[in-house]
Amino acid sequence: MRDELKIFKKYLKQKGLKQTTQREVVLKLFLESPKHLSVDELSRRVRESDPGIGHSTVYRTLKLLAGCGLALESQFLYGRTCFEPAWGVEPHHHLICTRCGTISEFRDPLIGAVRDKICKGLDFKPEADRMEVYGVCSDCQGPRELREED
Amino acid sequence: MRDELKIFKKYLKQKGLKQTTQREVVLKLFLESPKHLSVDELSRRVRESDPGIGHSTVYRTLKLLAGCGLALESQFLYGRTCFEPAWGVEPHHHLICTRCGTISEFRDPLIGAVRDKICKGLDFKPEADRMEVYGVCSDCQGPRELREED
DNA sequence: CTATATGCAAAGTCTTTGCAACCAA
DNA sequence: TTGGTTGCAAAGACTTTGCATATAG
Repeated sequence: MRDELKIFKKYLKQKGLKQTTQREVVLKLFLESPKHLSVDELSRRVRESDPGIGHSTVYRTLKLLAGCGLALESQFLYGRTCFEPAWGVEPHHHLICTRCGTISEFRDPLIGAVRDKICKGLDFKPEADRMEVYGVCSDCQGPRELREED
Repeated sequence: MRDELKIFKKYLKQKGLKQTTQREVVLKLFLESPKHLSVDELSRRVRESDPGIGHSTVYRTLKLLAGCGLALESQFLYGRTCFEPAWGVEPHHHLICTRCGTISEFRDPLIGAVRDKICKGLDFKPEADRMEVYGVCSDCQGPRELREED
């Protein structure tokens, strides 16, 4: 059994909640799907796999997954909200292409270092952070040779 | 006349749009209000100043202000969206207290440096970025002497 | 005059909630 | 049994849009 399923089951038991088929299906699809799916897109996939599962169950299950650290909610600009797997995933940040919508990731230890320095200086206790860069990805910029420099 | 009003008027003329009392009122209140106000809060203030101005006019005007660079839209986690003045304001990032909701700002040149380095490496053309740190502000942590260390 | 702007209400989004039926434990 | 769960539909919160009227240029 996957670690994530174990964690989820343990979390449910610990909270006195019940383990249901729907919850397992949502977790499975969540883990199998590409990252950065919108709730709607995930919900559509869940329905394809098991047409009986309602929209609200997907939402409710995602909240539970976020509650036990298996999912992380991201709200990007331009109205997109998505949940992404968070277990065993190192902290990272996002690059969002404003042309094609592709979301990619990057990591850099300096970001965390700056955050800690700032927080220390301002006596702010950090719990979470996010950084996003919006712009045009390599593909959408077209072939390098044809680009106008700006 | 404030620079912002000049810029706005110039923008409107250039786009073939009209200069109206409502637009001026919204701009004025937007500039006079504390930063990081939600659209609803701003709309309420606009109504107080001029009860006839509709909600949609506020929304439409804010979009215009964002279009000419006078306002910047920020969507924070936990459902808060706000516009903040952007003209003559240096790029900065936000600290959001998850207890009291206070939003403060910080600046650090390293953030931009990391962004540029990452983007260069990935051939991504950056247009905008944001960084937010969520946590507990100094006030909400209580008196320093009484805090449990963790 | 004429094209844009306005206010209202209605319609969209996206997400949450109330509820009767259901089902793990 | 019994208390959490589900799907549905309805309700919410927030934002945009359609339209008849008003108005800047």
